[in-house]
Amino acid sequence: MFNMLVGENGEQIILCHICNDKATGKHYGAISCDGCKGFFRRSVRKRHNYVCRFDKCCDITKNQRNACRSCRLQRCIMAGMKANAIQNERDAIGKRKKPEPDSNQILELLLQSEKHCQQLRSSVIKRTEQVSYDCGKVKWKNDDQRVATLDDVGKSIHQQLALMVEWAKSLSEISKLTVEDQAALLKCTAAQVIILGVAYRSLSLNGAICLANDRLLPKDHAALIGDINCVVGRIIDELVVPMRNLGIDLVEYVILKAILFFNPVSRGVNDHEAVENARLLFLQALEKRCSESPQGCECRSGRLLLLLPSLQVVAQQMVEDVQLARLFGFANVDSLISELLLHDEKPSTDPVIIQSLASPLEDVKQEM
Amino acid sequence: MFNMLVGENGEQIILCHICNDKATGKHYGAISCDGCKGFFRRSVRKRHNYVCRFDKCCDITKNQRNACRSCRLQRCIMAGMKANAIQNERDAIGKRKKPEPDSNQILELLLQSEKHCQQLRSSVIKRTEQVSYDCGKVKWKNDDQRVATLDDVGKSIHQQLALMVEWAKSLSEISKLTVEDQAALLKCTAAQVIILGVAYRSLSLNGAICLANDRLLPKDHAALIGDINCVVGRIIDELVVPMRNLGIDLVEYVILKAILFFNPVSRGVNDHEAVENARLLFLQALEKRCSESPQGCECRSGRLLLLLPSLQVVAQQMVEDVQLARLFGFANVDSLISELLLHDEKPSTDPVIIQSLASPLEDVKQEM
DNA sequence: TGACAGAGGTCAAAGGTCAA
DNA sequence: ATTGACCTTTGACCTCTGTC
Repeated sequence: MFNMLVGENGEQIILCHICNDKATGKHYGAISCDGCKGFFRRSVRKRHNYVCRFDKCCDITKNQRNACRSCRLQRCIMAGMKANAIQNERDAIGKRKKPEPDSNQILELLLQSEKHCQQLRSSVIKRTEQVSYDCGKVKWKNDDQRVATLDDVGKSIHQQLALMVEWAKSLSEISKLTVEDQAALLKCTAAQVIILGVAYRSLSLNGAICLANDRLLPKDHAALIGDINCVVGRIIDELVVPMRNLGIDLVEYVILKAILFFNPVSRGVNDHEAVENARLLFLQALEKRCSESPQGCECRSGRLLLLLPSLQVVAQQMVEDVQLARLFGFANVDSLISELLLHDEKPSTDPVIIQSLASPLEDVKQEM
Repeated sequence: MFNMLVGENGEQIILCHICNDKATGKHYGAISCDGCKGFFRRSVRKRHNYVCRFDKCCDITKNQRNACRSCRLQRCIMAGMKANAIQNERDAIGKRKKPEPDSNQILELLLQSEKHCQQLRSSVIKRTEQVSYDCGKVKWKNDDQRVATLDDVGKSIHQQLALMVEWAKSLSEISKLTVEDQAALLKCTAAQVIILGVAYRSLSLNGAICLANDRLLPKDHAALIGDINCVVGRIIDELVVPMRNLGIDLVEYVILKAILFFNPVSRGVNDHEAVENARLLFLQALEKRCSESPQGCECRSGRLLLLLPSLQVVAQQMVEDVQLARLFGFANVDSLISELLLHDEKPSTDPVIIQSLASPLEDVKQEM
């Protein structure tokens, strides 16, 4: 019998008593390899009745063992395997390690989505810039053309919401969700997505934020146009400054946006698990990237994630600002803002969100 | 009950209360076999949360006990096994493995602070209730004396605020801050600290939260006592359930609490950097612990941190609830609540917070 | 001080997973 | 659908620790 070999480094290699492959221990009563072990278990469990097509004396070697199941099973029994060593089926084990969904590809797709929306934004700004509107609500002392009016704010929010829907539609992970869940995510995270975008755009500014249409809104002018909750100040103090200190980059920004978007506890979401899985995907990508980053100051991913609590509260405050603005008639709140940002229910009409989720890009461009 | 058999030689054989296999003694509070003993220990240690794939009533016998881990664990608990009988991991027996890095002093101190406050809480409950409770267990009916009244809610908030100040005072990292910054942190994070504590206390409850005085507040009773913002429901849906799914443990809870407390962008904080440094210390501890925890829990630290955005918003909503309750005169809002939670400025009197930060423990006990 | 009960740990041999 | 390399869980058996 040749049930033992000497390996390259002088170690002993035990061979499978059934097929002479390298054995991995004793299984069901016989020294055997993982292949024969699995084969025997499956055969017994499924009560297979194999019939040899030849003479019941097939060679069972590593390379030929799959040629005749009947003879292989016969040899398993001959080698001492016992069917009663097979136990009942057990509970499912925790899902095995993911096949590494290649976080680089995930990032690539996220960046594409981002660039797609950036281009869309640029084209819209160019188109609307030619029209000069002076709705005359508030005039700034420093009549810089780029300082935002209340109307700019409203327009900017509208644009960003429309862009956000486009962005969300372009995420491959979203296709696994029902349209209702997609809408729920959009509604629950719209304000945050907008604010995060504003903060990121404003990284190089000092004491002001940059709206979607590139108008600037200084901290101390915000109160004049209805920012009762000091949202602008809080964006700067609690988001822009920490982000700048961290030196957040575009990739980190888009991952963070995706993570906050796929919030499994968003109201109205039914399939929490699917959302959680998507979030986890991005979380893994974030942690991987941060651990590989050269400027990987310690706990980078954690510090980035810790931007989100502030973001969520500031977003909430912005929603309040908008609600108050509408209440007092300061601002024109359209149906997109009303539905996505303020969560107004309009059972009478076809919801704008569902519509937007289904409509092609060109329609959206017109809308903006 | 068939918990005993007579063996071949006339000796009595004790049976496992979980699966009826031969028992090897009492383990973690229940007569059980070695299999169930090991299963329970592993399940608790690894913070597994199993889901029954059938109807939560699987047979647990010697031959079938491995078919459903959810039901097996359920039976372990039913048979009287207690998770708190599971001790910390010890040094490996013999000389097998485990380098066992130096036990983290930061975590030790945090745990001490927590236990200190737990004891304080217990003593206050005992003093004020003179009834001993078995908090957080399965028993619980609608007409239970333990259902909270509006008064209980107010008392509970007050107690928790007082306890929080004690907790904060006991953190060694806080001594590096000025009293003003300490007060600012307390004010900005009080609501969150309270909510996180409530959520953690309520992990084993279903559809209800457990107040600081061990009164229970069911989700559907909350609206009746002024919970306009559905805070209780949101605590359960957005915090308790995710925390339970994660299998958060005490150490993770206390670190998370410390991280949220040392929020460098809290309004009124002057020395942002000192707060940031403290936060980073705990963030490092969290990431270290999560990375060392048994394999399979990917991105654990990130997932824990992602509880915080929900926490911050829910906390905000609770503050609103309290504000409204005061506005409509539903509830008696004392100066501690008013100053710490609602951020009322009272320039005329000596602020309660500064006072509490400076006063010894005995005074505080009287206060509660 | 020694027997015991109930904590802890070990590791062979069961189980399951999932790309190929 | 089956295979098999690779990973997880189980439980019989053993050590350690505190108590009486």
